[in-house]
Amino acid sequence: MPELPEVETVVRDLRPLLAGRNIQQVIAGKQKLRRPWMPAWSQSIVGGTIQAIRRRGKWIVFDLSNAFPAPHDRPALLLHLGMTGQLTVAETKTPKQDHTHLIFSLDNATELRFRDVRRFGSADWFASILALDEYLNEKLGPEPFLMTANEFTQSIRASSRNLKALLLDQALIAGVGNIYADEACFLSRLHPGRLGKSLKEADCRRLLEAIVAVLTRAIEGRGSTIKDYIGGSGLMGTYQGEFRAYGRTGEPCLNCKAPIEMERLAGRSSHFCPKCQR
DNA sequence: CTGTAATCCTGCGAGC
DNA sequence: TGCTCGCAGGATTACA
Repeated sequence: MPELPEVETVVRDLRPLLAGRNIQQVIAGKQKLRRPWMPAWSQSIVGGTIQAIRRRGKWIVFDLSNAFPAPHDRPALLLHLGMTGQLTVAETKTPKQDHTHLIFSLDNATELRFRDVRRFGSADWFASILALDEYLNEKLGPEPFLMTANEFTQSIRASSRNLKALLLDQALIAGVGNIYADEACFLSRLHPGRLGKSLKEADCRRLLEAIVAVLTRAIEGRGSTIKDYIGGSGLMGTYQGEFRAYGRTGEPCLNCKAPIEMERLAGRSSHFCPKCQR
């Protein structure tokens, strides 16, 4: 579900609600999230405070206060929303919805709830924020907004994989998922089946600009809600109303009226205009 | 290095 | 009405 714009929205929503809050209790449901997590770590964070909430790619990081004073390091929580994950803050008395698998009670009669119908999400504890950042940087490519055109061009042109696979590759560029990959290809008029190495330098530049433009607009719209996604304050996204390619199979291209086609690429349904995108 | 498929899950709509 | 099938914003692994 959540790609970069959705995760960014969740993080921005949660920040004012969670920053500085003290964690009083951690309650896990019986069902496990994707990554088996030992309630062992729950005791490590009880009594600590959430110092910062940030995003890296589609991952959410909570910087926690340090129970064992060490000037340069701190523990942290690493969360991923998978396909159907929702992170919201609710008053303790508000009834819990089904599929709520993790609850962090806070010091102001509210609690952070992790709900995830399909349980593809994960929650892991790291004793060291330095180790966590190293882990993420090893696993993920640059943030789209920070990536240089040269860096991007080099990665794309060095590969004989198709564009769809390249854009979905988190190690190449972090945060792009199925929706925004299709939208970026549409905007830059590049067919998602094109091989990376077949792109000209100008194509790559245009593609990166399209990625940044699409992600920026989607963040402004608080992300896209197809079905499950809600932000940290429970609001749905609005960007789904601006899709030009994703989910528009058979509908007229907004540029040329040709019907949008759908094809499976990199194992994911990919939507494109057969006339505009080459 | 590629691509493809299966895996982890639940729910929903399409089609019969 | 009820059933099966395929598909869904992701990530990882195995295998050809």
